[in-house]
Amino acid sequence: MKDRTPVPAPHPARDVTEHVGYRLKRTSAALRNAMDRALREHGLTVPQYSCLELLDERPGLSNAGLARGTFVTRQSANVVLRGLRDAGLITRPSAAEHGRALPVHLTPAGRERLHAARGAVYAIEKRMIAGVPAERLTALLADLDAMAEALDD
Amino acid sequence: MKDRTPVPAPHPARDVTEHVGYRLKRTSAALRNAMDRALREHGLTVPQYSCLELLDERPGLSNAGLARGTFVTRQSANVVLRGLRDAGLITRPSAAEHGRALPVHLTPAGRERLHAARGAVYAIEKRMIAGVPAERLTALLADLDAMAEALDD
DNA sequence: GTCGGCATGTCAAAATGTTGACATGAAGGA
DNA sequence: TCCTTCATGTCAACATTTTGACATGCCGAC
Repeated sequence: MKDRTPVPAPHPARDVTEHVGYRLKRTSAALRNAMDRALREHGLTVPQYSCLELLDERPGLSNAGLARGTFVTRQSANVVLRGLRDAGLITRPSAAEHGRALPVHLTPAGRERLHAARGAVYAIEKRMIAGVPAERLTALLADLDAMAEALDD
Repeated sequence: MKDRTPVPAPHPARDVTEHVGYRLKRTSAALRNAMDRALREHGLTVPQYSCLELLDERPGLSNAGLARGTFVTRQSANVVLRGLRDAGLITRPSAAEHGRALPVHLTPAGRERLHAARGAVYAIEKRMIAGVPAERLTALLADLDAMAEALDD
């Protein structure tokens, strides 16, 4: 006969909206949406902005490294990079010096664009965390990290 | 002359990986990935599972309602529903009784499949929150909610 | 040295998602 | 009553992303 034992919930919840996964998705979607709207005025998409930000911090990063840093596939990152190159915001050598990795660098225009867009994005992030008590912010960051850590291995 | 005032960060951070947006993205990606792998064994995608879960809780929900509940467009939800209907997991009348909304319902097979998949998903969520102290879980949920609330209006 | 493992870049195809547009039905006000 | 407004379902076009595959170049074990 069929097992009718109810599946134990991961934690007490009255409905799906109280599950961690749901909240995570909801918050991510809201952030993504807000960033999309804000970045459109700067002629950037969210993945493009992410790439620029990452490149500003780690110049010379490869396409594969960029992909890992923005949590997409190498192929997706490649498309993003092509867009950025066509817009003159990054440079990428056509041949590698040493290995196969092609180091990507921001152009002055890229840095310019990033700095302009950064203000809008930071404003959103600030608005987002305005509602969480300051003393809980550190814990929140740590918990998000712990959850991600627990999943990918 | 150009404004060289550095953009104030939303909160003290040494690099991008300490920004809330980055952590949110990282955790979401990890969860999405884990769910993808687990649900594949049950012949479901993440959006499909989300729909089933939502329908189990609110039977008779419309396509548009489903779209709102899973944070995608009506068009995307429609594609998901077609897949679920072709798999015999849901029913949807071809004509509306009253308005234009077509109420969607789980079939017995759909309920069956959902219950089977739910175990795998709950296990993932449990593993995910294992690393966060129990007394912080409530606060975490509240903070995620507050952040989403602060963004979409 | 050579071989196998591994990471990288890239191509092609498919799945997934969005934007834009339009028709239909309900509800409410002039 | 008629008309505006709004939500819904759906079509088409497009953009984005992933999956799968393959060639190329390092690197360490043997």
